[in-house]
Amino acid sequence: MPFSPRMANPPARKRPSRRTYHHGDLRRTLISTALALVEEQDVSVLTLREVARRAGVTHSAPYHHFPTKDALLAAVAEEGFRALYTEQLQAVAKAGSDPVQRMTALGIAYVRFAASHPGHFRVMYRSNLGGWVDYPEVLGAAQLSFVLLTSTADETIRKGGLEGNNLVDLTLAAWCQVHGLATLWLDGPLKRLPMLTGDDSIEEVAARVTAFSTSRLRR
Amino acid sequence: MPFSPRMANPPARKRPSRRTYHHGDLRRTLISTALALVEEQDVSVLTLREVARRAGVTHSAPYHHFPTKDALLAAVAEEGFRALYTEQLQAVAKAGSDPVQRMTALGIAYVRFAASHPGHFRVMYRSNLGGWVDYPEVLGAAQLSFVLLTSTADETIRKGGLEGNNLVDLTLAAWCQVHGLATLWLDGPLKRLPMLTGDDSIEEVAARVTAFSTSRLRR
DNA sequence: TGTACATCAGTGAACGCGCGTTCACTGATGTAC
DNA sequence: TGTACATCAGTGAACGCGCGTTCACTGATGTAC
Repeated sequence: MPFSPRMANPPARKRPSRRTYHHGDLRRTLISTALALVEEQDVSVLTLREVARRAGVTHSAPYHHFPTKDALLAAVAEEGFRALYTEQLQAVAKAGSDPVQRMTALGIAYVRFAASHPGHFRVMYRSNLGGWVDYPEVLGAAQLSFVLLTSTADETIRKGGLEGNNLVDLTLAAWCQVHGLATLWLDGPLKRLPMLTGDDSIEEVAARVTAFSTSRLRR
Repeated sequence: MPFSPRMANPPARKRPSRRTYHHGDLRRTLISTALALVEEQDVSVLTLREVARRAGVTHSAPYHHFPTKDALLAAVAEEGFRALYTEQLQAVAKAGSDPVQRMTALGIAYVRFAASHPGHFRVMYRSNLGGWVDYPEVLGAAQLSFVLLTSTADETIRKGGLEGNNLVDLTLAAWCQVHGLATLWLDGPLKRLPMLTGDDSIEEVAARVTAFSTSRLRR
């Protein structure tokens, strides 16, 4: 059996797209498999060969879809940043008119994303020396959420009669808070901290922790 | 020249200790070299062989001081956690009687540590699947700072007449805030964020960001 | 509708590389008498 | 103080391994006529 592509269950389509020649959609499968790997372990242990192995193809097959291993990771990161925006933050930003409430909700949604997409989150923020400078599409996707956060913070200050507060400071304070929580929760010592065992869902914790930052603004 | 240990400048001592047989203090050198490597790049690119190379010894020499690569990293982490406590947090905790001020100062000191010991910080909090469970001495060192933070938070609540506030929430909120700032600053997108270019030192940023959390408590 | 051809997306062998770790060794150092 | 011996802390060769990437190849798929 020198050649055995996975055509046992070809996807049902009316007009086959360019991507479905043999495997069905190997590009998609590679991204999903990489995500699964990163969720289990960590970005540092991800290898292209293991991804290919789990996807059921030869280790050279991925090179027909991604020029390098880094390109695959960049695709994961871009998908993550887009999901953060479209699945979580965008909906929050449109709900309700109170900007302070929206700031809190944005923070909680950020943590919710990290908890529900640990693989994406790890890849998005893995410390890879130069950030994603070589992948403008990743930077663009990340920008979406950042712009939304900044504009909500701006609205919070203006509509809340809080002109004395610095926009950068509020933006940073909010981001740092929830990013720290997500980081400590996903990969840090918070997982096995006795005081958080069991009962508390990460979302409840996020709500209470976020309250400390925004309660001042609420007056 | 089949054998050339680094005895050109043997350390000046009256009673040579056990560590100074050949190299002088290879154990210490290995830790420092590992730190330098991690500061330059990232934990994921650190290799024992490169550490040995830079330390000027064969790649098998480290095994006389650390049983595995992980043991070296654990030594770095333990040193880091001890430094965080003894060099930064301990002094802050003893200065001044106002617990709210001390909470803020603890946060700033945490960020200052991260900025001045980026290598230590990265190793301490690298996401290594199981934390430092296999290295109780690391956990013990980390505990020092955590206990200090918790007790300061407790004092803040009691002396500040803030009995309505949850101790866990305040502790977490403070930690998440500064940890997020440190993380985003060291390895994240904050480094090249336009709004933070140049003027702001990380310590000033930390002071302003921390203010958002504690200002409520100050009344 | 059938056929010839081009292109796509796989295969599998091979490349060079650097890693962590082990091992027998030996010169340097410390110690007992 | 000198000497014999034990131990320490290096060396350098070797182990097996898995990695990212390349390459010539070929079967599967799409398309022009």
